[in-house]
Amino acid sequence: MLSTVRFRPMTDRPYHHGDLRRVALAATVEAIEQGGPVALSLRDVARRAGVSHTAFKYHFGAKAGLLTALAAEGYDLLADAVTAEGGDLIEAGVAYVRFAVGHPAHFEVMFHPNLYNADDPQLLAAQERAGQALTAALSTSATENTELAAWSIVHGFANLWLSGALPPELGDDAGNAARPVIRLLSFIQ
Amino acid sequence: MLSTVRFRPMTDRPYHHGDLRRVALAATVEAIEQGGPVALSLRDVARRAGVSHTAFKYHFGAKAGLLTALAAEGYDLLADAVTAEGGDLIEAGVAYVRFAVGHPAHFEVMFHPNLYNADDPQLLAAQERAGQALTAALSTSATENTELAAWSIVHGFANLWLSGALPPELGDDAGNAARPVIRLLSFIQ
DNA sequence: GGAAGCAACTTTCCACTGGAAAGATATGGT
DNA sequence: ACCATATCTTTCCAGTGGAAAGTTGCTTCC
Repeated sequence: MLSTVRFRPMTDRPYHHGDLRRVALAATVEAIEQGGPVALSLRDVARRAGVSHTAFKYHFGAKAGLLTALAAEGYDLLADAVTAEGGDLIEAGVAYVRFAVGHPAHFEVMFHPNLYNADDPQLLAAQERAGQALTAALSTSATENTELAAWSIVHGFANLWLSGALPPELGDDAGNAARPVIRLLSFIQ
Repeated sequence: MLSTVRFRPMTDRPYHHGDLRRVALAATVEAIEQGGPVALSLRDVARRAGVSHTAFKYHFGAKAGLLTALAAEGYDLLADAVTAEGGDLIEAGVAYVRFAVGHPAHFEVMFHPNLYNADDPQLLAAQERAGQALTAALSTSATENTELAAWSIVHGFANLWLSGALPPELGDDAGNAARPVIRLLSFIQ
């Protein structure tokens, strides 16, 4: 009967999205890359994903839950990126910078813990993994201060690059621009 | 006549606040220190300052204008802090870290240009001043890469400290914790 | 010294936001 | 067949930033 035709308000996608969690994270990344976390709107993300703005509640809880998942994903990606460079301190540092510049939304959220639920178990596990990857790359360091210097230098370079504070003469490849700077670490004793 | 008694809706302050610009900036700093720029609400700032939420329009334009003024103030404060250390590279670096940790709201806003009007003349002037102060402190550096390393290390340490990523064993004085790390710069050639 | 004009605020309105609550729909196990 | 649960939507509400118009008080000029 014709009366069995139902009203599909927003789209012709089936009622159950099926992959909302991943799509939501990707849409969030897109939104943050355009306007930063301050301009991030759940309703905007929902429109990008083609669902209602309350659809995320089931998967992530509130907005902070969405960003918690994003941060956790970021720490996992960072751990992978750093680990992939073996034990080479310099290239691990370059990888750190490349990760930050290649995933600015993740990076931005990761280091602003007041945006997410810092005690989430999944997140803590990912942080632990990233921490161990970094520690492994730093295994040749003599003192804790040299470790701090190494972390500070790559983290600072990445942040300055992302904020647009560095001179344009450095080109558009952050990793290559960072390498000679990071290499100075080898002089430190 | 009694009929001359007027209605004073929000407070018994005179109609003209008289010092709203400064009070607004201070209230904004307070609000950002509590919740970060994401949670910043003009209406909250207005309540803290005891005015209506549209009172800032005259002084700052929109929300971005308020943050533009805050960023400009920040660059001025940073220039002062760095200049005060004379030509000492190490202590200038410590001053950079102390500024960031002592004025987290300013620092946070300053390096997120999408929060404010980056082409504002007042802001550009303050940025210029800060840039020259930093360049002066770095005057003894041999190459551009060592300058980048120095800036990255203090900027990175400050950001990591503010995000709570550094181990608590470093104590609660960021400047003193940073000094030995910054001092490693003297080994760089 | 009084009126004109400008500076500094308030009120009101509107479209948008995040979240709570309740309802709708699909899916898989029994 | 049917129920339990997972996944989504609708509806509602208080809070938000900004536009527009109105109010108040200061200052300057004749």
